[in-house]
Amino acid sequence: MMVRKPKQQRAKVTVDTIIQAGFIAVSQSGIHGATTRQIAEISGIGVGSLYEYFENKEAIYQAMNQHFVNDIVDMLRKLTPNLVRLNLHDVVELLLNSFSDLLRRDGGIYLKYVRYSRYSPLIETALMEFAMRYAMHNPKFLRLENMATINYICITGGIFSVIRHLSTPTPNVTFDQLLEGLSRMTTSYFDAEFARLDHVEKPNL
Amino acid sequence: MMVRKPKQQRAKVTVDTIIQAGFIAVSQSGIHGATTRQIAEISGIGVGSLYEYFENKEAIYQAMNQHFVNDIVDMLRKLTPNLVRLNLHDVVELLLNSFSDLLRRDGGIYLKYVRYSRYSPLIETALMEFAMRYAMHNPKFLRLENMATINYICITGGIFSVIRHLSTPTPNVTFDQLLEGLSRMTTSYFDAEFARLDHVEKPNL
Amino acid sequence: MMVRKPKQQRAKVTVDTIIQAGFIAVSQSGIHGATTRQIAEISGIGVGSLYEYFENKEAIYQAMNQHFVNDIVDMLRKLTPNLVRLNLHDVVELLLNSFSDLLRRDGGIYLKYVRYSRYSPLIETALMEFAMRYAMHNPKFLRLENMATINYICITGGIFSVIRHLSTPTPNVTFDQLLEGLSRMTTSYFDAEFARLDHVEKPNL
Amino acid sequence: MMVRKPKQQRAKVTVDTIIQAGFIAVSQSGIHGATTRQIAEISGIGVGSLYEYFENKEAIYQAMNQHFVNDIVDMLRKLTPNLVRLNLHDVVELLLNSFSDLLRRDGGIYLKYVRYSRYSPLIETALMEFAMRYAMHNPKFLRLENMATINYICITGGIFSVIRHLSTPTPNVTFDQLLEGLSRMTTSYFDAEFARLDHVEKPNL
DNA sequence: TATGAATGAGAGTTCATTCAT
DNA sequence: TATGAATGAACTCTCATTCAT
Repeated sequence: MMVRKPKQQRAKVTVDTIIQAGFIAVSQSGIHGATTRQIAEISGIGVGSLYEYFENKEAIYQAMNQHFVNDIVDMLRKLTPNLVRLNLHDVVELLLNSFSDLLRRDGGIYLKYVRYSRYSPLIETALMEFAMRYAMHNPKFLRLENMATINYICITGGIFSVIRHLSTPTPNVTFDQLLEGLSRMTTSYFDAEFARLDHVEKPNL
Repeated sequence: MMVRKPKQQRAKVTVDTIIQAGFIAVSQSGIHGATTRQIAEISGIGVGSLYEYFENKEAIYQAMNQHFVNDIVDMLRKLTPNLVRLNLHDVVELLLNSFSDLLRRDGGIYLKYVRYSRYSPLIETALMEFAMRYAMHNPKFLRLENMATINYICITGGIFSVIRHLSTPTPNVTFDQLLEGLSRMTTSYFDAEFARLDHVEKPNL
Repeated sequence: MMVRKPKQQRAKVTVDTIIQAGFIAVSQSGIHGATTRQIAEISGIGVGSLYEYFENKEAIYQAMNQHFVNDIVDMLRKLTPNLVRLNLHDVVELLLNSFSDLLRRDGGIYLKYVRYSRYSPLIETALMEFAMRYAMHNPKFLRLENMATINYICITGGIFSVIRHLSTPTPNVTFDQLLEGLSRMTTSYFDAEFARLDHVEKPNL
Repeated sequence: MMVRKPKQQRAKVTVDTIIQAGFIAVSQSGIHGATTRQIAEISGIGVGSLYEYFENKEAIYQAMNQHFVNDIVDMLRKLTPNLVRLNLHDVVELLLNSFSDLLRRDGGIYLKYVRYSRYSPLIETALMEFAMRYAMHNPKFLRLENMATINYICITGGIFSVIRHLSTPTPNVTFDQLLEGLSRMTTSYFDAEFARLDHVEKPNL
């Protein structure tokens, strides 16, 4: 809901500056502690100028969410060519490590933000898309009929475990332990589903 | 916290009414959209009366959280005697079904609320306590050294998957599928860890 | 002002208790920091009961002022027989010492109160009345035609100097110095007026 | 104190307007009857704007007091060169006349205000400084050892008598009578102290 | 285009007063 | 008679939004 399309380069830069400032403000003061004044100050522009680029505060938050989702989707896109060649264990590890890096970059502004953000369906879509690509490179996965459920569980479980872990000041499990655990969980889950498949398909062998 | 101790039955009821109104208000307007006036209105009392029972708005939110956590912990306590006698698959199923029921009761006010609440360490503690009791009834679990990590993953994964599912208007996986999936995930994960344990302990057999 | 005439002894006692509590509350919280709740609490009675004896908060303050003024006037009445026999220097000293004692009794609740109270015309009247009595015992004062002005200055100056001094945490003049000063000021002022009188009456002597 | 430094002329004017409105509000409703809305209304600005210039209501009151004290001190500074050349009688007269003018200007808003203001130590300091300058121009005063006490009495007595007189609707002494009285009181007091000094210094002459 | 002073609705909170018990 | 829970008007203060410059 941009008031004015930022055709010029300068305008585009300003918009990005505001969005970045938004993340910083939210990470400093929480999503409802952050004020437009604060965002303007961090941006280095006047409060009034905020409204040249965004209709209102909510629009800034929407743009922030967009930005966040785009970053995740981009990351996923760039990773995909490598990921499809890896086994499940390494996929989970690389994926969650990358996700963790994303959340912690720039002083962890995304991490603070993510607690307030709604889990976007766009991320869902992107992950599903990736899962399809992976299955196409590793056709045995296509045999699983309950892929949707398995994905749902592994993706949700993986993402929230990582977010919660990074948000906990003194977790009693290390991040490496968590990652190894999630990798094992995923592989064993899939293995079990494959085994069940075999058992069903070839019951009398 | 409480300005006045609700000694009388009447006062106790009023306090509960306010807390309930708090959940309704939050579910209607979000945690920072909810106002003291709104809570008072829903409670059917005057604004001033709110402050007869609570020091400030924050104290209401704290009492709400307390209430929520107590409900979960109570549920867990009551379930424990039955749960310890069940196999892992059924434990997960019963636990998450009960959790789901809790979140959806009273028109799902807990479900709306839970998005804004912080995952309480008291819930964590209660779940860990349960895990210990279960392991004592099923001693083979005591052999697993990485119980902490496994618990972390299964608990976080289970809870957040259920919350997210209940919060999604039109999920593309049914709740029963989710539950069956989480049960399988948990059992297969534990089985894999046991297998790994056997492999390590008896490498040359 | 009183809602109900306190005919019974018990009621009279309660009224006094409330007034005392009022002074304590004001000395603790200032005149607009003091609340009806606070006064009720200090009185040891319920808030509602306050309104059995006083129409509203303002009425309590009025009664307090009345009480304060009465105490001063009573003090003055009791002192008068002795005072009229003393010379001016000792009159000032005894008067202000007694006034100071009154302000400081009961932990100085009157002293805190007096900062907020309005200088009552009743005190004025009482002091004027005393001045008249003194003049009748010491007829030479009757010759002064500008007695009103002199009284005004000496009384105002004396009272406010003492109040201000008692209210100053670390005054750079001792109370005894102040009293001696005020006594001298008064005597010298009167002496000068008498001298002026003589000079006018007997210009050529 | 000030949230924003009034660099621009416009802002400076607004700050002054608010302070003036504060005096008017206090003179209308008393210091705790005056509200931020009232001050804003009198200023002709919005409530929010108040907080652009002052951190809170208390800050406005502090600025008001500052303003008042500054006006008195300025008056005293400007008067000093003339005052030091006058005799005591005329000093008192000019000083108190000027003080009276200050209190009564702008419809007497200072006069109403002064009842609620605390007697500032800055005024004290300024008066003491003046007393020193006067003594240096009139060295005989330096011989008095109890100058502190005498000043205390004459200053307090003078100031409070004038304030009280101006605040009394129908005083039974005219202002001119009061001023003449205070002048005589001061001169006779000082004369008496000088006489005492001579008597002590030259006892056997 | 960019600004930030000005705005005022609305937030949380207080407290003199009432009235059912 | 005595109570204190309940009340709501009114307080101080905030902040998203506007608009004259």
